[in-house]
Amino acid sequence: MTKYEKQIYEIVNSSQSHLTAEQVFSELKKVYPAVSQATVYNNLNKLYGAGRIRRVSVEGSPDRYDRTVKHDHLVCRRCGRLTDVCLEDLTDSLKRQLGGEFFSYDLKIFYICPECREKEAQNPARQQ
Amino acid sequence: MTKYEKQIYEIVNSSQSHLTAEQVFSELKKVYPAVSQATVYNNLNKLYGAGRIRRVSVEGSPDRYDRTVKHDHLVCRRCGRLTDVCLEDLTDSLKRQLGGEFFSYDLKIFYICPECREKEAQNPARQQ
DNA sequence: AATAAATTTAGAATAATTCTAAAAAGAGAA
DNA sequence: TTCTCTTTTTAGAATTATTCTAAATTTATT
Repeated sequence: MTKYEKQIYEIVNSSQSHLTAEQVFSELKKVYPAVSQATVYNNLNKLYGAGRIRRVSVEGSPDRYDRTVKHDHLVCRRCGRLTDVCLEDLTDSLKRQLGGEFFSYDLKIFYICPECREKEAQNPARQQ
Repeated sequence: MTKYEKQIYEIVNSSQSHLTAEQVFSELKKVYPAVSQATVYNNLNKLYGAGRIRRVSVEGSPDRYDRTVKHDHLVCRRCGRLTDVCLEDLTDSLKRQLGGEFFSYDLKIFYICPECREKEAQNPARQQ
């Protein structure tokens, strides 16, 4: 583990907020101002490949990197914002249904976040 | 609904295989050879916004467009291939846990597909 | 120290998607 | 019809996210 890999792991795992590669990059620059973008991508891929961080893709926005600690995501269909939520674990149920092992699962729930719902209530015309 | 929108809807909804925008484009060109790429993106976004097709994002590969008919996805951690699978419906359970309504949910299960497992068994060195 | 292997770097390249502004197509209303 | 208005399409440029490349640097091994 290089110092960069270690630091990137720290950044992702101590953040509550599923960072984009760009955001990890700017956090890392606070510690190592000369680091390059490619190093961030290299190490995020390495950590993800090793299962030490989670990668979450959201339709229409860059991938995010997240702690591996079990949790699910609410995704706003209007603004795309991600919110953590902790729901009943599905591992056993999925194992039973699939009849075999798997790495992990990713559950996203699409909704309208309170902010966007508020906006739409004020201006119903722009509703989709 | 324009002829393009209608045709794109048909293409996505009659395919079994979560097409990329690129793939939808080449299907559409079979019917309307002069159509442009932007039309495909415009209409996919429109149909998705209206909830008439599903959009599935997979880490590290372009978004895919899919029938809205309820099903879940297995994602191979090695080759990225998507496979449809039909698991127990979570709607009621999620409503209860979240205490409210939502649009839809998306469940992806990460595993190693039979082909990649086979390859790894033959050449264990390259295992990650 | 010398050699080899892995990592980092800057910048170019690629890929997916959106944007732009003009052209074309539809859809009423006169 | 013809005029006007709105929507959609188009080609190509622009943007964004990410990967690739090849040289330089760092780390590990002999």
